[in-house]
Amino acid sequence: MSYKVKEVAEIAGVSVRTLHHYDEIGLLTPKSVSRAGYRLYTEYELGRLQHILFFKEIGFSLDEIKQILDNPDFDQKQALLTHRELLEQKRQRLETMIQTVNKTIESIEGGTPMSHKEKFDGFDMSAIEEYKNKYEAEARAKYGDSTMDGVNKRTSGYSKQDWSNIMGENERIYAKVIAGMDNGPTDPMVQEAVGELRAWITNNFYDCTPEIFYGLGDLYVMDERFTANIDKHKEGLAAFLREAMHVYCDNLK
Amino acid sequence: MSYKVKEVAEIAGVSVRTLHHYDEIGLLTPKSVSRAGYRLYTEYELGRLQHILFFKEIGFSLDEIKQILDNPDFDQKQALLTHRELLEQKRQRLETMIQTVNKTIESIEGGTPMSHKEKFDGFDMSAIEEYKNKYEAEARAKYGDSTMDGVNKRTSGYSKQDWSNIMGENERIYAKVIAGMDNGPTDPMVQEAVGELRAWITNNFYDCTPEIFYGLGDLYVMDERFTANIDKHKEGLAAFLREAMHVYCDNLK
DNA sequence: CTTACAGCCTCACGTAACGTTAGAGTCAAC
DNA sequence: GTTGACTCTAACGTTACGTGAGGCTGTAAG
Repeated sequence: MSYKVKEVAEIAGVSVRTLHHYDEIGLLTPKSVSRAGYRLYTEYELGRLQHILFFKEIGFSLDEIKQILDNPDFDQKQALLTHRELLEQKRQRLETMIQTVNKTIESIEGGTPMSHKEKFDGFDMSAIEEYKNKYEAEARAKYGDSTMDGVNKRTSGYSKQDWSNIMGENERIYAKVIAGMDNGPTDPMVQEAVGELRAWITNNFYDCTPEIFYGLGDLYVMDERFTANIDKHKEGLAAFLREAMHVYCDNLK
Repeated sequence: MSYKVKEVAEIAGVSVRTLHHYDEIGLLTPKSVSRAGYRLYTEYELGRLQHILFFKEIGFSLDEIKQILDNPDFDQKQALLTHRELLEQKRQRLETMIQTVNKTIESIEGGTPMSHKEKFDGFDMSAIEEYKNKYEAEARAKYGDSTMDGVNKRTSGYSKQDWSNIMGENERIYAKVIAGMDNGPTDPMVQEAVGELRAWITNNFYDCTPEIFYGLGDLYVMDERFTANIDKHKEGLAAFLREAMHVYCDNLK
């Protein structure tokens, strides 16, 4: 009893092309070939095909399946254990993806407006938040009401798209500063980057006057939460930024 | 200010080839090209690249990303919803695969095949049942009819395979909580797991609002049948879960 | 000015597992 | 003998780049 491609295909629920492919790569060769060149399979090949499909279903590649089926000595259990870990990792990633998608949907719906922390890996948004919460009153007293005016209003209106842009820009500026760290805080490129940082704040959050900017530099070092956030980019960046920002402000006078 | 390929690549953490590729397919074209043919990017392109990477991370194809980014009118929410379903399906398949691998490993070991029914026998099913029977009326009165709507309908349609998957997932979540028990209920991993627990309920049974979830936490401790079932996994887990669930809900406000 | 050397460019093939024509031969029935 | 179902090989298409090959550009050093 022999079967032709289509019969095998229907029995096993795969396409004819798949059988051709398995033949090509030597994974499942027909028992014989008719004079006309037709592939002829027997029950044995059907059995092997079952095995192939099983391993495929649990995620092995055709190459791996070949290894497993062609080597009776192959350590199937070890392969399965290794493979399970891979699958677990994939699932973890999938779940993270699902969570992120959920959050994004929520933020679009405006239900839970996706906290800043979530928005961009807790980074600089939290810095701004801290600044707002902790020093708002002080700043207001010191520099006038205008300082924090509208920050909330402005930031709350930003879309996810906006945040992504803003944070990308911030990352870029930090990268630029880091690139010049070895040259010290007075380095022209560093100073340029610091200028961009101030412009970035002014453009996106509040009017960052030289006085405020100077104070913000201090804050980066004095408030450990700021320091931690900033130093995530590079060890010592916070302290370095403080110096550079002071130099920058002094040069403005 | 313009950037050449390598600069952009380093800032964004992608390969130069990737940028070439994005250019080829029209996903991210440089702002301009120098006389020598060098690609020159600006901040705008960096921002767009951020967007691209975000969508890529949550599993969209480059083609889909192009659609999304090039059509401001594009229904992002719908795209995300559709996409989430895809992800859910993938996850389901992965879980089935993992279960199958596990069974295969067990059968190789020749040990007791230990059916999943055995493993999870009467566990969370009973919890859900209890919840349903005992608090249905109360919940209905408190949170509106919608709360328990369709639970019966949904659960009755689940196959044995479905239950196995669902319960496997529940086990995983509990294991995650237990892993962080020593760090207290506010531990990030615990909180993450609790979030997954809520998502798990919402996905498989009913829309688990924060209010319901909060109440469910209490239930775990107040109803001895729940407590017994949960503490089977680990002594004191029920009480710990209650705390963690309350913390979780409080943080949502 | 020449030499290096890093960085840029454009092809263009390779990857995984088939899907999909396209052109052509084969087999059983009518 | 003709139709219609089935078979074959060949080869390009798909996804998101990786990986050279071969060659031009820009700049610092000798």
